[in-house]
Amino acid sequence: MTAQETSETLSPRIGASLLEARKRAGFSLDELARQSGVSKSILSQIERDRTNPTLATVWRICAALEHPPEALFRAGVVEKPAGIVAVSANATPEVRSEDGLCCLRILGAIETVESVQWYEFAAEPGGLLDSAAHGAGSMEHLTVTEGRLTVTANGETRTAGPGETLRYATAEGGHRIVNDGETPARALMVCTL
Amino acid sequence: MTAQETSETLSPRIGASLLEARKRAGFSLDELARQSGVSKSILSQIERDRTNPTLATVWRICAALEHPPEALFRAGVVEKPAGIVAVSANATPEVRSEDGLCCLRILGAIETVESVQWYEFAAEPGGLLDSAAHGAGSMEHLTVTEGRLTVTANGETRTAGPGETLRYATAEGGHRIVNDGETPARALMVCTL
DNA sequence: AACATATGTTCGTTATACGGAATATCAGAA
DNA sequence: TTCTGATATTCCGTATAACGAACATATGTT
Repeated sequence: MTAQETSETLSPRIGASLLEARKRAGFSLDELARQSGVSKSILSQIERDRTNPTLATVWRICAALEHPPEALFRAGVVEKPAGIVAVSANATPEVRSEDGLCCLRILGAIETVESVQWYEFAAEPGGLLDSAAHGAGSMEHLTVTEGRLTVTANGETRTAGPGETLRYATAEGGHRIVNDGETPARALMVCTL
Repeated sequence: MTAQETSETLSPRIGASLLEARKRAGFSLDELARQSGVSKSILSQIERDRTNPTLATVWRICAALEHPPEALFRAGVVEKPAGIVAVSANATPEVRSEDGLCCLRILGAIETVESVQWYEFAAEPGGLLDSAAHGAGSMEHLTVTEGRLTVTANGETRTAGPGETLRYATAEGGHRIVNDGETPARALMVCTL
């Protein structure tokens, strides 16, 4: 399989739209190469769909052009079901923190993954969940149902007990949730964009 | 410059979100490798941000997961309020059903009331909550945490126990939640759109 | 225990994306 | 024409993304 076939059939054709974006920005290949840190030889090949760029490369080009990367993708046909859809307990996917002490059960439906997502959060004593920054404008809402949890976000640290809710932006920098109590803690976590 | 540095500083960290998308889709690495045509060794490395994937690779993974690729590109261009907002337990508003046996604690923030709203739902045995239809396209997601609850919506009736989730459209006609068990029931309710 | 099954990780090799330099290609001006 | 100067493309060595297979790590079964 050649590079041409690959880039034309199995991935989006972003060459034309990148070329257009570059023209719109008034950049030459040399100029864009300087601004983005991507060599102009690669830029030339990408614009003609002769290579299959890495994410990092596309990322840097878009950053230099101030061109939103998501504009390179055209997709999204979603259908919605009728009736009632049931998801059993053991069909609910789980994610664990690195230390293995925290567990996130993913409750949100896949259709809403872009706008809102929610989880049941459980942390053993000492458990720590470190999360990277989410998208621009995203917020996290944590309602503690059991035990105590301490959240650090945006340079601030607060602790909450049962019934209390913490809300914090997650766009800038990572955030951290710790169970520094003596008992297991549980919470509901809702992430909105 | 190492691969790690590249993927962590010069491109979006997509590993975690791809891992989560895969878990949500219920795929193992093997399964996703078959569906997407991407080798599982690469899948493993991508999810741990140990490599810098090409667009074609990301594209095929997203296609197999039915995960919108633009959801991976969420880099901050917008500013957001900082800090953490705490809401105490007794500052959380509650609503009761007509029969007085069901209680809805409103956990969602005011700002998101248009797009998504969420509640902690509690029902004594025999409790019944009747709701009118919501807006077009709206869905309700009910995850039972304790006891058993029976939902009637869209002409269908289903019962769920702890850990189970029921999803149903609420645009057409009213819907009803009943605790027809012998013990109190609790659930998380999320209403979207 | 030993075994089986399913999952995720590491290893060795090949294909290729990348950067830099050389090479077109095309203006306008003397 | 011959010179620039600015543009885009091709060549080539190197770094690395990708693949397949071997390995590791659970988790359950007899």
